[in-house]
Amino acid sequence: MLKFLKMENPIISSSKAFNSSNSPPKIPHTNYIHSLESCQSTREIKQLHALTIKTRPLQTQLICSKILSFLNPSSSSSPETLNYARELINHLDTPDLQLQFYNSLIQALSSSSQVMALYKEMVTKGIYPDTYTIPFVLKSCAKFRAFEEGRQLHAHSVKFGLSSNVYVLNTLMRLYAVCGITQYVKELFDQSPERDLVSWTTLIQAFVKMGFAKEAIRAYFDMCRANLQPDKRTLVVVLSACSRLGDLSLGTRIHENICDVHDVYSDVFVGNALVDMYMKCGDADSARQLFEKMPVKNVVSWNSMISGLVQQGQFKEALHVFRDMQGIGLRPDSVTLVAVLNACSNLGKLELGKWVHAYIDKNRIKADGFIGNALVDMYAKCGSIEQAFGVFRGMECKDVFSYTAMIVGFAMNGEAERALEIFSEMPAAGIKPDEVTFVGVLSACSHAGMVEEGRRHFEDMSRVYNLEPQTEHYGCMVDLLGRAGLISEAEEFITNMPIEPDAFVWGALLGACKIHGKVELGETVMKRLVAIEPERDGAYILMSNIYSSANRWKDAIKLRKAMKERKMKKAPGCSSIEVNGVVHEFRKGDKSHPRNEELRKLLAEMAIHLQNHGQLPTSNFIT
DNA sequence: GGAATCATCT
Repeated sequence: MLKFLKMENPIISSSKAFNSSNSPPKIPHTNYIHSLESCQSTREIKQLHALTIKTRPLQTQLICSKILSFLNPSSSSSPETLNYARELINHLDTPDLQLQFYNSLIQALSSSSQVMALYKEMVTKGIYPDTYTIPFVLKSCAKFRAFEEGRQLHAHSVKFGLSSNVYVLNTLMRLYAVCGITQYVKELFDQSPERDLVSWTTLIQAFVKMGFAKEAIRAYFDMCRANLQPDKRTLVVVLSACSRLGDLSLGTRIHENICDVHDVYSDVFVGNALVDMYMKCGDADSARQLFEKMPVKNVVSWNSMISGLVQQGQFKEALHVFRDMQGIGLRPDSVTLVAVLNACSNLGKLELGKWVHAYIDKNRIKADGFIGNALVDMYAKCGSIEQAFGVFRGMECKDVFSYTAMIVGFAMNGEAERALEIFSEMPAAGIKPDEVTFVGVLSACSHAGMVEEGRRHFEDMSRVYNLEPQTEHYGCMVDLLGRAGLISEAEEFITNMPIEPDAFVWGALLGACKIHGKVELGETVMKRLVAIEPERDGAYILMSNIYSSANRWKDAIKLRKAMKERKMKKAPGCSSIEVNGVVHEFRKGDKSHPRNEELRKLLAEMAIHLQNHGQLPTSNFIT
């Protein structure tokens, strides 16, 4: 109070005089306005309000607009301010004014969770929503995915005759879109008496979100046919549909359309969506050209480049872009770091991975799902399985990705028992395994020769977890049986498959033929494989190895010749290894590396070791 | 009232 009295405020200064004399002060209107404007807090407004309440007719409307400036939607406003605002409503003269103030309050708080309570209070008082109220409240429902409350608002909008308003419809569509109920979005859209660009964009976005990229594209062209010009936001969602489809010609076509619209082209959102589209459609060069020409770039632009390159398998290039990003002093965010960790996993760059880990700790970046899981994966793939396990154990919130990364990590590092132990912890943690988890579990069993255990888990997939085994899982089972020497059982297994066996399944059987020297069966399987994947060399190589193992050199040579005639080249075996923080990458036949011979020996030893543990095929290593 | 980037796989 004392602090407050020190402030220069004409009315409050005069209040001293008022307190000491018997006559109320006369306050000119301009002074009043000035005083109100200079109020810095709810408390000051309340005092001003108290002082003026007896001397002037209520200035509630003015006070109302002032109090709104203290309601900050981004931070939670003080309960004092909000409660005062709610009290003020009772002093407003007409229901119309009351509704207006409720609308302003709701709009100011639209990103907080208090909105629904305010709305209910308003309706309870007999003040009914209009075409502004419903969209504001719905926006808050969408933010909190409050489906049930959204349904109630939907019902209210019908009850109060607001449901044909395009704003109301669009925000309703948006609510159902974020809740993932595309059916409702579509129904609302179809029933709309009026549709604008936002309606179309919301519909397209809903399709994209639920993975119906083709429907999204169809809707986009329908929109164009309805003579509506897309704007930035529409283009961004349409481009993301192209990304999902991986359809380069479609994406390019839409890009060409954008070129017609000038101001859209320089938009950073559109630019980022284009970079992402070219990357996901496999055209890294166009993505890079676009990226370099972008007049404005933000962290998302860089992330799109880096993670795009990672998805393309261009890990080194991804790390170069990351270095450039650091060069211009742009701070990486968690998306950047996930992509960088992913590149580290694939290149075996343990040192950089550790650096990222330290960076995360130092900058107190929340080790949320993505980051934690990427760290587990990075350590596991770089062979630091105990570090991976440490991160995993330290994670507060583990999801199915965390468990799967750890299971696959243990399996890869030859620790089948520990992989299965982690798997057995999942039910207690309330995490349901998914299809990929079972790939990890089955491959752990396969590499450890745990036939019965593997069989049991395979059966549990559908029996306990209601997951339909896919070709990957059949492939794992064939691998499991084949490695254990149960070749005819593996064959029978394939015969009884309810789905069409693919290259992985046949490949697993061919691998078993190699281990157990089954030449004739190998020949049959190879034909199957070649029929499925004529352009791939894997089957030929495996088969020629089978011939060589059986000392049938002539056949082996014949096969290699056939490969040459078909202009097939053996994909160069590529491997990388980190020694003293330096990553050495090798290709078969590469003599350029100064320390090649030394490392070649090391790799050969590793290859033998890993092969003995059944973990890696020879073709991954230089022999 | 509507927009972009990130994770587990034989």
